[in-house]
Amino acid sequence: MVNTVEPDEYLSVLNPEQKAAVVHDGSSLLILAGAGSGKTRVITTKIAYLISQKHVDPASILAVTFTKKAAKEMQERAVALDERAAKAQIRTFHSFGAFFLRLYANEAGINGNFTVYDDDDMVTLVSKAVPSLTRQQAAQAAHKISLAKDYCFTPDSGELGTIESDSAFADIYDAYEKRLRATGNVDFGDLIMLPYLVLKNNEQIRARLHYRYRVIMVDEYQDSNVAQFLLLQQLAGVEENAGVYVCVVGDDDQSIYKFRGAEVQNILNFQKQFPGTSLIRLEKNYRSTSEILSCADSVVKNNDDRLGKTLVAVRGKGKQPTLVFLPTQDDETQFCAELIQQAHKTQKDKDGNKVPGVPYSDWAILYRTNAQSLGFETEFLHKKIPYTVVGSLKFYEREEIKDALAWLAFCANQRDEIAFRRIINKPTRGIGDTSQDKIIAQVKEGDSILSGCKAVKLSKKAADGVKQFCELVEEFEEMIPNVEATVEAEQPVAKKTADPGKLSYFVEKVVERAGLVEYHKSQDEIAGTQKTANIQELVNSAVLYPCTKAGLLDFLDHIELDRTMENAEGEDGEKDSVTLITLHNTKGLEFSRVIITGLESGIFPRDDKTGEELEEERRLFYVGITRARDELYLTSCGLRRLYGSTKYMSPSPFLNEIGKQNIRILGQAPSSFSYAGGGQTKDDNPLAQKYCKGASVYHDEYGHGQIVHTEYSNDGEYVVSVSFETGGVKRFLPKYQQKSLLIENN
DNA sequence: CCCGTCGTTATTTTT
DNA sequence: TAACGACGGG
Repeated sequence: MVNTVEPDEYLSVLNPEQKAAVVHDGSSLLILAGAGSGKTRVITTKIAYLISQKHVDPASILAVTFTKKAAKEMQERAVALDERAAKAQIRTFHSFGAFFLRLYANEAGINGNFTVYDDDDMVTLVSKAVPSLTRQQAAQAAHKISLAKDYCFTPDSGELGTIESDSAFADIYDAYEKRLRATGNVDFGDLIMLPYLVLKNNEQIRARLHYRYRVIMVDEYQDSNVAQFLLLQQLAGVEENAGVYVCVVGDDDQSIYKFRGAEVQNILNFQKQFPGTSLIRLEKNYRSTSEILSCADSVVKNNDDRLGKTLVAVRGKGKQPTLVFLPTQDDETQFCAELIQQAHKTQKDKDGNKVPGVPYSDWAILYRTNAQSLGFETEFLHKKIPYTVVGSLKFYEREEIKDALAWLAFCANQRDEIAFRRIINKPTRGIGDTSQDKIIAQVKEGDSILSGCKAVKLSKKAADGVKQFCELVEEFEEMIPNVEATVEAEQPVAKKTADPGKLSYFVEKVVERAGLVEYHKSQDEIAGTQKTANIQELVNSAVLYPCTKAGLLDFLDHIELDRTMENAEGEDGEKDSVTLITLHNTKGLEFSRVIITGLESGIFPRDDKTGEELEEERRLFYVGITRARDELYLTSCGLRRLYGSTKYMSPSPFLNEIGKQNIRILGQAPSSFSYAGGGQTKDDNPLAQKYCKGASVYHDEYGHGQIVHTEYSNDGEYVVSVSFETGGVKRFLPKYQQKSLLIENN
């Protein structure tokens, strides 16, 4: 028996809706899967079920996700259910695109050896294609070009105006495309757009693909863009009734990437675009307590543009979420630090038994912008709370890594202008910008840049440098056999990076001989960085690939397409630390305890957000809330340092949307907050609890009185106003006057 | 070529 | 405020 788990067994753990989704057949299927409703389980089970019960050939199943991580997890879980799932194509959209383009490079008008340019490279290429642009204009144009490709708009497309009204843009886009095609490489947008165009224009290839892929599943469909929809449509062969089974899974309430071209309408209109679609809702939430869930629901129901669903908590009621109003952002970081530290201590329950403290790793601090992590980092460092910042500076965009990758990319494709410019003069070989331009100008269409190096006339110094460079390239060339490209190359497992059969051997030689190691080693010594270690990490990761051209391309694909690669010290995944993370980055994650910070108007949501965009911000808030399993805290500050000056902040409008019964409030709510003065307000500040509104006091100078008002001053001090029997109201700072202002017990 | 200084500019970012 | 990029002097 091949199965790792019996179908009866894996089906029996599903609830009725999940099971219905797994066994569904005969038409397209839209699964609306709420947060924490077990959607990955459904997809993976469906894959196993199709293979074992419906006798679908695993290789004819194509499952696409958006992140490498998601693809990996899906693959692993499917294989755990049925090991034949290892033969299924479980990939990211982009890696599928890359795979497709290597097969049909000719039809797409590109080089089969292409590598993928990232956003940075795009900017460089735009400024080379249109030198009159400033760097900033180039960056803007590059961004618009990506966006255009997200909609499959070509430079001559009439609809380009919806992206940019300036007619000059089409020319910039066109110039960029010509320059890009000359390199033989592609950008991220091409990985979707080109396959779409090939399929659309080539009936034969389309038919071949329809024959090959009988089942297509898409995860996180709410985040797909128009180009991805168009590609899916071609693969599914909707128009020609190709009989391909399409199943998409997503949650319209969790669509948070509109700004990057994601189109919620894809999921909202799926039933129209794929006629006869069945709809299954997964509304049982296995993650959060019902208190947290109803809090989330009270927020997201304020959105108009949604299919609508109501999550039901399977777990118990749990603890009510807490909203904390704090005077300043420093109080916010302190509050979080103390909350976490307090919980971390070993505590005693009511019977006096020791209860282990809450591990740091149970906690996540969520914020809207990366910059907000700074305050928490400072405070945590000070209080010695271990933390991990997720996603701020990424491995792949580090200078040294980009350098090494550029060398590798150039070895793979010697028409790669961007890579060439990056490596030719690093370390210095006396070849400046002008010499580089001259070399490029010498290259005839379709030729290697090396031919330009040989044809060009330069000064003695530059010519020597170029010669040196060419020799290096030729040396590397000999090291890497051009074995027939097996696109789906098996990845042999090995440990030794020094094995000449492994790509790591090649990578190590390249970074060494090209002078990169030496170059960055000196940088490390000056700046105390760990660039050399990062390069070593890159070498290590190449051990999984064979030392061939195909292996190199495969490696570059995986690096280029995997932006979530951990940094060098990230090996110890076990480290007990608090997670600091942007709201966007939390998608797909969950934590026992979540603190969503900076809930202030202007920060979250940003104040330029209205209409659809405001709804997206609200969904982002919803995503944040639904990450929490057990406890949820929301913090909002009255005062925040912003762009140099200190600003008064008012609470996020989203806070007013939370049902009163769904939240417990601590701290002094500003008057602009609708619950303010509702009498429900509590404050965890011990002073505020002692000197609360209505308390009778005795002052040694003014006599008996009553506290009629409490507030926090601008600098965060707790202030009480006391009305004395003798008449007159005085204000005090209890912090300094605990001795002279006494609380009277009746 | 490297370093300092000045000025500019502040989202989110699966691939 | 702070961080980063551009530019100019040594």
